[in-house]
Amino acid sequence: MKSSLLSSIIISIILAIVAFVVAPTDLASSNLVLAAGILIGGVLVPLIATLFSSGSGDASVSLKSTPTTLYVGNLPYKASEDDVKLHFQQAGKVHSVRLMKDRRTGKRKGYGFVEIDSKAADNAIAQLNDCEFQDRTLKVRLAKEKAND
DNA sequence: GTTGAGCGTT
Repeated sequence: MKSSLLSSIIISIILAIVAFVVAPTDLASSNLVLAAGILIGGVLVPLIATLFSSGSGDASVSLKSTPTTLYVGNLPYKASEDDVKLHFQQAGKVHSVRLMKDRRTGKRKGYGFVEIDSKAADNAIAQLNDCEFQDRTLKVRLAKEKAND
């Protein structure tokens, strides 16, 4: 959203400059065209940006479905996020997988969080909890925080 | 390159 506002300002300046160059030598017309350029850049661009945001918007994600965050423990260090996602996709639609890693070295801590559809969350816990995954037994539970009823 | 209970990131 900030980028849209920044784009509007930039477009406004560009339109103002273009209008100033294209404008006739009359000072009155130049000022009018200059103002029109700024006005168009400040109104038209945000309007188009709003229309595009409504089409491919990001707010529809939280309205379309209700992802539930699951805590996954006892993860093998060799397992990647894609492996965990593929493993959880057999129980339902996986929205995102986040494996926690040390901020200094970047090595995995051995646990993470999986956002899965609420309709498949119970199925995922029932099917994947205490289940063998890459020579390790996974622990799948509801996350303590950021979980919705 | 190692290890093994736990609930986290802009």
